[in-house]
Amino acid sequence: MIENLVIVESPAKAKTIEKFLGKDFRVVSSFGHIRDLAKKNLGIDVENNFNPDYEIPKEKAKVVSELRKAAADSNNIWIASDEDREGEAIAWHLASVLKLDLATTKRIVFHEITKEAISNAIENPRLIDMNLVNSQQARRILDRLVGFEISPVLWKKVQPSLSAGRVQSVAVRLLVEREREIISFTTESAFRVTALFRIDAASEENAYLKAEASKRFSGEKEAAAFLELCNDSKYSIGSISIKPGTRSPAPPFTTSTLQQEAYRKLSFSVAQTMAVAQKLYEAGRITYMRTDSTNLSKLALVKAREMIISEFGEKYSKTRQFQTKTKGAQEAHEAIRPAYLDNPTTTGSQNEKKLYELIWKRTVASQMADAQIEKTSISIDMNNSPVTFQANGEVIKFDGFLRVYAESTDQESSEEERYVIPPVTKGMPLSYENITASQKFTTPPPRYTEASLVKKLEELGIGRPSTYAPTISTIQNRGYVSREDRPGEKRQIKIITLLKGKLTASVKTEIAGKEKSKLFPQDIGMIVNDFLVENFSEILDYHFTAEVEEQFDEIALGNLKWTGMIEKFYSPFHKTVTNTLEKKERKTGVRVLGNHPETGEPITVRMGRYGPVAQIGDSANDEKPRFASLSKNQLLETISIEEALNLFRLPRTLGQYEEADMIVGIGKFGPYIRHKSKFYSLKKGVDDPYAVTFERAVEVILEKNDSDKKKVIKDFGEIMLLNGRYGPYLAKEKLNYRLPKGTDHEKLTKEDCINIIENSDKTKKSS
DNA sequence: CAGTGAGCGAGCTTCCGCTTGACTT
Repeated sequence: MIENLVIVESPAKAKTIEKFLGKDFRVVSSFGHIRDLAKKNLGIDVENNFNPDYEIPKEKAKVVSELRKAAADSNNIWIASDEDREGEAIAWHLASVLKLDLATTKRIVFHEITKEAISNAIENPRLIDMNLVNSQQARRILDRLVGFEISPVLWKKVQPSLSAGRVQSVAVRLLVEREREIISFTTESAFRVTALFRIDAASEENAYLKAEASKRFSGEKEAAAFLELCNDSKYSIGSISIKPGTRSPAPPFTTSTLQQEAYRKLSFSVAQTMAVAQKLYEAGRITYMRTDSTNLSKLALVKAREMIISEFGEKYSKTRQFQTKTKGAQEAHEAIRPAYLDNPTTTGSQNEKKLYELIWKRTVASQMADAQIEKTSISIDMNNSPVTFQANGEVIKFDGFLRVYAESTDQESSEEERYVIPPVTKGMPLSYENITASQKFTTPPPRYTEASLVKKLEELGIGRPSTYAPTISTIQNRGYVSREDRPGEKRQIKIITLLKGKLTASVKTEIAGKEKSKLFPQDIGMIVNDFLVENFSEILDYHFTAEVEEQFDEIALGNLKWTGMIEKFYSPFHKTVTNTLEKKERKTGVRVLGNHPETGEPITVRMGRYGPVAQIGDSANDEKPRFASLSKNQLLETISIEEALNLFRLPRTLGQYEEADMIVGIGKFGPYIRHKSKFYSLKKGVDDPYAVTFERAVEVILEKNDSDKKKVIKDFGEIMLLNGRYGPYLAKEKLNYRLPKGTDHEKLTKEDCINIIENSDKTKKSS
């Protein structure tokens, strides 16, 4: 028999707390929720007050039976799930499953894992708050109703296996709408004039001022005319403004800001950030990583202060407690911080080290003094034009928190250069060294990254720290969006330079529209989004979550009955569902592009059974229509008739080689040549499948066959020793095995190979 | 691994939010 049993949500937390509580306490964990709505069916009796049908999921059976055993073995049970809506519901499910009396079961909470906070909690137990539990039930049931009633509509009207939900559908909408802004964006250009001036009276070498003209010029002619004017102008220093300013550190990390910074500074995906953070948490290096709070424990504040003073000195320290401003934040945990601030680094994998250091810096910086800066802004007047040149400089007078950490922004390159401006006085004459007018193109709004989408969702109050990463995965798994790179396109920019009284025009190329790891909506995502916006506008509204959250809050306060709230939502919603099922047409995203230039047949594109497809002709005629799949990176929404017609030029036959046809096509993995039922990839950027010749095709085939021959070093029947990109390796039944370091592959026997395979790493992926 | 596009119908898919392991090669 144990005197006291404490139940928390996370096993790592259980371990830590047990140390603080001593011998009379045993701490176990529930591993999150232990019960949920029935997996199959709706799991809600809509006819009967929305009575929920809860069950213990199969994978939770073991945890629950262990909890039951522990509970039977204890005199006192304390439920210490997190202090938020979900935590309260977990407490209630635990009480129900363990058959505890709600009138006496002790519910305790703490927001930080410190001895003080935990002792405090034990001294002040309360009862389970049924209002809070009911607000969670309302949340859970609403999400189930939305997801499980709308998804089947999509299966019927769009495609099987699709999904819709309060969170994911809005995430997709954000991406689709942004994509359409980009599609409809028209690029414009203007000439930006920058100059390098030299102070006439100055003796020093570096008495230069970089400045930009206060006006941009729409065309080349206007820009050149201005430069002519510049050549004749006399320059002098106009106004000088020196303003002191401060910069303050960003608050400590929450889940969302950690994901954003890890993406910007370390190029981690959202899922990767969470996986690495989980490792650090389990190793006791950082506090809990799924949090919406910027709060630091008192203990951490004191430790940070001590550490900063001893490391950097008194004037670098400034203790700050940040207010969490995020909409709907529940603040059940601390901000994400190092468990021990004394350790600026940690052990572990490279990624763990990098992420830890990021967290350490951000946390420490948040407790440091503001940086003091001095901004200098100077205008340079022309004697023959109202246009002025502006020079901006910035000097850091005191670095403060910048000594350890500066937050990054999403803007890839900031145009403003910060540098020290040489001393000047009003009226000082200057002359130009060179003046350049360069064409600048406007850029469309940026595509979302995983991290910037999380940021946007958080701003809208949609989703929770524990679901950001899974939501991003879901919308990719459903095929609604895809994370991709784009090489961008070359574009010419015109440049006019004024140097020593002479104007020279030149052309430079730049890459525009280059993308790295951005989220691109796919056709199916756009079709589903349009269907949902058309038929379920209420749920797709960006404010829907915020509005229902207000009602959940009212339920939590006891001012609103959860069943009434759900009823009010459900009856019109369910009518919309049945109405949509009965009356609405299937949605295929069909577009008529025009008619075939020779035969006059209609040309259309739409979502087919196997993806986006172009079609010539229709089944109304006797002729069978012809089909061709759209290629990757083409959208139903933007494909032109020429591009569509082009798709039908493949596959084409190049002629016969060794008495078999050579056929060129584009498959899932790019352009290929098929010959004697073998496939030969065409090299990206080298061979154009539309233009490739007979001779070149033969060359590709011979090259491949030749390298295949060299590939096999030894053939032991089912085991082969092959030559790969990274050197020799073993292959057996479609699985590859690395040779141990220092193996001389020339001397390997069949027995050696069998040994290597048997002793190889068991955690190897099996595909 | 590189193609598929008629229609029918069985049986399946699906939500959000808590939390981490792991049936066997």
